[in-house]
Amino acid sequence: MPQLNGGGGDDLGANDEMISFKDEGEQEEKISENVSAERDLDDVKSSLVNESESSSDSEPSVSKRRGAPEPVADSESYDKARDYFSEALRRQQDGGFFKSPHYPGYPFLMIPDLTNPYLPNGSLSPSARTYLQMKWPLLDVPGSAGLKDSRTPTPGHLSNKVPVVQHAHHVHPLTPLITYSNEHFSPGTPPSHLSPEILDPKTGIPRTPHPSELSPYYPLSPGAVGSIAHPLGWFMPQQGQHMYSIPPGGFRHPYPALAMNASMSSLVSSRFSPHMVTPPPHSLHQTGIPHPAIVSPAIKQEPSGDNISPTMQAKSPAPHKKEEDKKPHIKKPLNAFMLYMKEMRAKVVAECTLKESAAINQILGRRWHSLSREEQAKYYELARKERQLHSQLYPGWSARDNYGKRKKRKRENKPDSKPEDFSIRSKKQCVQYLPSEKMCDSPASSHGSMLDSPATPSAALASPAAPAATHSEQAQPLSLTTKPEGRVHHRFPLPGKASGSKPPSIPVGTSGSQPTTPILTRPIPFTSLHPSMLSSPSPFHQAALHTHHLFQSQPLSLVTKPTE
DNA sequence: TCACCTTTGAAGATC
DNA sequence: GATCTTCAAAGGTGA
Repeated sequence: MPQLNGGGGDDLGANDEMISFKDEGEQEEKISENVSAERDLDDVKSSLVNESESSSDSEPSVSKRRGAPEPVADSESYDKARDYFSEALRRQQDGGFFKSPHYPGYPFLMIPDLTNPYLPNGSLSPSARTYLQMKWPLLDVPGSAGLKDSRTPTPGHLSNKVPVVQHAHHVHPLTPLITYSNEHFSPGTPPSHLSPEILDPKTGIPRTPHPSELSPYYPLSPGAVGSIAHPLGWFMPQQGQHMYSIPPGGFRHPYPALAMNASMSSLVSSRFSPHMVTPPPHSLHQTGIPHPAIVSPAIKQEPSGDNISPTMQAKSPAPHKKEEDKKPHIKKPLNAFMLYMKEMRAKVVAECTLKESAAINQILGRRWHSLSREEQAKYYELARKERQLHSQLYPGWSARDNYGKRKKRKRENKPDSKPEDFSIRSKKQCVQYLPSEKMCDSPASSHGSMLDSPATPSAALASPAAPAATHSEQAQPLSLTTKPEGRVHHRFPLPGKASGSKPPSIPVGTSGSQPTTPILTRPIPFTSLHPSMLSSPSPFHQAALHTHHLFQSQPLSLVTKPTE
């Protein structure tokens, strides 16, 4: 069982070149030998700081990078790093099974099979195992001592060396800053064994009848072939040397995996608030390297093509306020649900005919609740690491900094609005997502993802042994309701909230906390209910329903919009 | 063009 | 301390 609790795995970068997070003492003990990592971090930071300071002009920095023969910047690194880690963790927790998309030349992120250290060609991939062990102790990579292949160096030997595959067509120096978008993972030509013939006409995402076997993490855009970043890749020094050597038994073609992104190291220097410096063009970091968490609104609107040169940007006289608006801001780290959404969105989109994010999000919200505690725990853990990384990268950052980054919503008069006051919302009326959701009912259900089978967090989290909500629980109401007024948060007290400000390192069972007053009071006609919702609830669920007085009176609220 | 929608969670703000 | 507010992603929609 992976270590998900007790701060395990907080030392994401426990090795010579990586950074060790200082908190979470338990894990810290495990890697106490990596104290040097922190020193390295300081060195890296200071060097990066110097680099940043010395290159107030972004242009030289970019030029420097251009000329550098070493791994170049990868604007997608942050996403990939996170996704890689997420997937690795997920796979590990799923039992280590991993269908490696062994497909020569196919731009897939290769995550080593944690239970099978052998590559498809029969050779061991020690670096993969060691890498995972070293980088993510919490992964609890099995059998470290029992490596089948003597070639496999011990972690101490292998240390932190991770193969790097650099691709010529990496990232254009002017690649605009990306966000956490998954778009960068649009697959190219999916391998046949992973992708059936069905491709989403728009996104190209393979529509597989077994989505659970095809993680949205894997596909990479052709431009990102093999450029998988280490989760802490941005901590890596970028001093002209390869971050990681390629061990003899390491990844090799066609395993482009784990390309370490040296460029991300420069992101360390983005700890300096972008407000303190004039953002380089395209939201590139001072070092010229973009960070997904730093977003320039202007760039976001012009994500491609017409890249503005620094000079052009300098020439463009914009009002001071506008300039400030265009200043990139450091985005909030994604929470567990957001991470889940990012992972599952493509899957849901592929399964369904839905494209509207609002509907997708509703489905995802239901799925989220249907996840077992363990499954959710993975995302909570990831989110926690996200926050850790974020705090490491941007020590001075505060969520407050982003207040007002979004345009003011129209709910400013909310204080006067009552829960039943729907008038302040809703441009659209009575948007019914249920019919659409029906379309994706089968596929997901078929692979056991309990699609459309909501369960309250309390149910899902109450007991670790409690299985994920099943279809028998689908009548369980969710918070997918018409939010009558503003945001009714934390209807189901979650560990995070229950424990105050402390983030839920792991979701704690909320067996004692029952959902509060149902939000949705307007029943949905049975005809509009999802068929699965009409199924008899399990005894457990019935009890829950009874307890909450929700049955029928509060169905899923995929009818989201109140009619006025 | 851009806010809105929709979800959950985190965190800051407010009372 | 409890509650409220904002933002994070995403992409269609409508003003």
